[in-house]
Amino acid sequence: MFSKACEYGIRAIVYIALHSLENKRASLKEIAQKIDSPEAFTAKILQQLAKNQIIVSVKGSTGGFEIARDKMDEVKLQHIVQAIDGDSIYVKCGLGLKACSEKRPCPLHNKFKEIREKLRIMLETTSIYELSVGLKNGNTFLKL
Amino acid sequence: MFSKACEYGIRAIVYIALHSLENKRASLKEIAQKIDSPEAFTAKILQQLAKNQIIVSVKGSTGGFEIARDKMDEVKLQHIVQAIDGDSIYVKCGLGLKACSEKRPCPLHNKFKEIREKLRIMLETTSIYELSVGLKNGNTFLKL
DNA sequence: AAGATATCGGATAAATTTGTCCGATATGAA
DNA sequence: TTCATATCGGACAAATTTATCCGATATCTT
Repeated sequence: MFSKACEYGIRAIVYIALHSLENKRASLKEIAQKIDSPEAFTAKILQQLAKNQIIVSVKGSTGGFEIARDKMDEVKLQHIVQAIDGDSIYVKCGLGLKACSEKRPCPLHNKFKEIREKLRIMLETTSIYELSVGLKNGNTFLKL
Repeated sequence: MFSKACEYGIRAIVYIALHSLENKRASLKEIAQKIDSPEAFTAKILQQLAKNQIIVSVKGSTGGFEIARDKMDEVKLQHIVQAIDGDSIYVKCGLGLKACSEKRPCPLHNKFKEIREKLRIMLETTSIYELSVGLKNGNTFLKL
């Protein structure tokens, strides 16, 4: 579904948001440990998210990553996926045909339509805040 | 969504089915040309589908690939995806967490549930016959 | 029987994704 | 100012996916 990079990215940002809710920064090392991801690889992904102004990175000895409270509402899953994987998930034809369109649909086009629409809406409406609150309340989990 | 291999596989089998409906075999070369896929790579995928008894391969000078009429009803998209990509699509956690489950859901688990269920049902109920008939009637297209 | 034309299957190569290493840079604290 | 501790960013390496090549094998036609 998502690439590994995107999986790590989402896991990381939810973890970061959880900490930002308590006005704490999360360091790369801590993030990678807690979400069980390769540290250096995660660093690249976080850089990408920082460049896209989805999170803020702070250098120096008390540095780390954070996300502002209002950004948590603003930023939807879609933005993260877009920043890392691009928009291929719900734009590309299910069979990989460039010419596939509403007018000249591939054999799977109409079968997929409803599913991809649901996916699109979900990604566009789910905020980081919503995800991090679920985690905070113990309703959801990031690791075993 | 699907791997390239799976995309080619689905495109190929629909093309094969279309020909089998007219009691004609489709050769590898013809298939690759018509569905616009790399020939040798497509050969591997078709071998895999043949080993899974989803299609029949016939060697020799009038050989090629075919699928029996009753198989077209029997074989669903799910079987093809399973044979090529495994069951990862709707089994794996959206965030790649092994420990994710109904009881300890990841932050995306419930958001994904409905979508994956829709996908699962679609893959389990869509037959090769259905897809090939759409193509035969000119309602759907495999190439530009 | 011989030749033409298929698929088969193993080895290999290219491309992409995933992951690592390390010196450079920035910043807070002693 | 110096030191410890962060991220940054470019080069590099491993793993996986995608794709190619070619000799072996099978089978129809002549």
